[in-house]
Amino acid sequence: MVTLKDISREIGLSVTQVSRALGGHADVNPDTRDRVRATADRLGYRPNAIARGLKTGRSGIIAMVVAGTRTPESNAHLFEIVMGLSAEISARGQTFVLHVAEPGADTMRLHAELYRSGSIDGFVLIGPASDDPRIARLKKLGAPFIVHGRDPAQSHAFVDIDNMAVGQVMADHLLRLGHRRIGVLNGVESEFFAVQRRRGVLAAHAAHGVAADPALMLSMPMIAPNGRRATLALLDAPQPPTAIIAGNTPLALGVYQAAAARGIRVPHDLSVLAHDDGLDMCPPDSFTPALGGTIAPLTTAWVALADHLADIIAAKDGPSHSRILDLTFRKGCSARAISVDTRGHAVP
Amino acid sequence: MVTLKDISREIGLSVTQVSRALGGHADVNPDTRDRVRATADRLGYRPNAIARGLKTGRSGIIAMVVAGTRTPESNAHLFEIVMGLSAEISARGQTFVLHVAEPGADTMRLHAELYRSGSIDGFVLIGPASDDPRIARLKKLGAPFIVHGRDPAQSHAFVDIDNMAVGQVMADHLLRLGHRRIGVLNGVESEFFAVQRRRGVLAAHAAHGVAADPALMLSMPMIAPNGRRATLALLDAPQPPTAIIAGNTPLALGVYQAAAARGIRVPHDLSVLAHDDGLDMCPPDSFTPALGGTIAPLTTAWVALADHLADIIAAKDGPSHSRILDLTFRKGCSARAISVDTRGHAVP
DNA sequence: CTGAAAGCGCTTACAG
DNA sequence: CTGAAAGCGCTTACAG
Repeated sequence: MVTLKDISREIGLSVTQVSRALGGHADVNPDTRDRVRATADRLGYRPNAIARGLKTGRSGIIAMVVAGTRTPESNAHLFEIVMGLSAEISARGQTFVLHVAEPGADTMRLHAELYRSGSIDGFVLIGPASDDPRIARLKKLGAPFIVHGRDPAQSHAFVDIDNMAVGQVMADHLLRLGHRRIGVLNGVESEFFAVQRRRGVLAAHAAHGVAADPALMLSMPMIAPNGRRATLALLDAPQPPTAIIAGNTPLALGVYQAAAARGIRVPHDLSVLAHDDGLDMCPPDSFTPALGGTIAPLTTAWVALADHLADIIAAKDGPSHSRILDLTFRKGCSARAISVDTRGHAVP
Repeated sequence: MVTLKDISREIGLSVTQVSRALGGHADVNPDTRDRVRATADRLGYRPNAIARGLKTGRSGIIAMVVAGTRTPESNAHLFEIVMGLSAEISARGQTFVLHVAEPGADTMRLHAELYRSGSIDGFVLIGPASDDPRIARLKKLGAPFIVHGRDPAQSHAFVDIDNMAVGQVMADHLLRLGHRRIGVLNGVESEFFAVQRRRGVLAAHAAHGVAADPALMLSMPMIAPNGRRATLALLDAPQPPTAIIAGNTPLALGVYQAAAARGIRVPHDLSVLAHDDGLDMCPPDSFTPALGGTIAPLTTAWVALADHLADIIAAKDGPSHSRILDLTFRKGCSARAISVDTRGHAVP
């Protein structure tokens, strides 16, 4: 390995001066600087990250701990998160550590041990639970961290989208089109984002002076078969909805499948909107008719996570280290205006 | 952060002795040892990985560099490899770094820079090409590394399966059952494993004194639609095969689909075998009839990779740092014995 | 503009 | 069985 000492010896300057020249400090003769840099390049010098880390107290390492599972189940979302985050962190010259814990391991403890070993500058947490113990632990440790998503029960830095707006925007769009019975296929409501979306839907109803029917609001893991099953149940009920809001595009796929199975046309007989995070396997424009709804590409989250975490590590203070990502709405061709009678039933 | 100095001060021993006590060296008074350890636990001491790394020249970090893609395509295989490897490396107290390169980045150079920065003990390479430049570069650097798979053009440590045996075993099984026209849906033959499998199939034919028909041996990316398309082509040809060997289970799924589309029964009219790596989305027993073929669970590869790489880093010498993983055969219910006439056509 | 010195936290010969 | 000292490679006050 080439060290500062090697360069120092090679051109007869002190290690101090070589370090400063390479560091780009102002108080170095420009000629010296260029000479040092040229020599460093020629020798293939790279600063020793470990030595630098020991001196500066920063390793440049960001870690993410994920719980391991014994059964290899392909979690496409987790994969994209890992790849996206790694790419973003690698691109800024930092190092991304993925620590897959053994099944049943105590991830709180793991975070603490990793941090105490002094080699981790900060953590990224994903999928926070309510009252997530990992968050409490990291706060107690004083470790820099940022959460993708939010734990409403604790105050912490996060990057998230406005999930209440997700529900509100889609419901509002449908209510404006005249729909009065709107089905909602929501995520599992033990998760905060799903709770917020439901609140958004209810708020939109309230704003329009429309009573929301709780029987139309269902909660489930967001995969296509569940969307299909739930939609069939809604359609077969005595008072079916005229529109459905799906929590993600796979759920919407299930909605389309169920409609097809019942000979119900989208959007003529049933309007459909869905939230799209840009990562799910079914992109909205692969739907026929093209699926409308809210859009918040998860890929923008990596940049925000890396940025804010860097600020937190550098202990920069600002108004907040959290960030709510933008939300856009895409009309698509999957929702249409209808007329309804006083009971909310469609009038041809 | 709690350091040796803190413990030293706390119990009035030298830092030297504290270090030795915690390191479990023999020449420390057992009482002292216990006292030091108790204090370390009480204070929540964790050795500083960076300081230790600087001293020992080992960081405990294993890195994997993967090429980034701009389009987030879910690569379930890569995901399992990353998760499996990370879990295995994390479990042994080492650190797994995933470096996702920017699209178009020079991964050779990246490996070199990471290694020269002194913070990486070794690398895991996956998906080696023929004459892979990354391998040449790492060899030139003298960096410890191990390859999952093989580059036959260079000598290096690797963990792989015997792909020639994969082809040989399945072809031999079918030949013994009386098949004389065996279709092969192989992977892309620019990859070494696919070349080896073809060789194995040919070797089995030679051993049985049967001429292999090159027209029956097809090469393609191993996904179900390709398997379906290739099988339809084989079945619709003037002299269709009586058996098909598929490179993986998705290809076999395509074979089953094509057979169903043509009203051809498995195994009555068509025998099918496939190689199963235990990770593909279609497990053999989810097939009807249950799919037979060779099995080599990829999950055993992580342990081997981590083991051998650790040996290489420790510069232990042994007969070889490479490993060929076990292969088993599972009969399933997808292949049956047939009688054939002299031209290789099935006789009822 | 340049250099000698200290120190980050650890490990490990070396001397007692 | 124990301790003082050196050193891993770097950065950074401090003094010239």
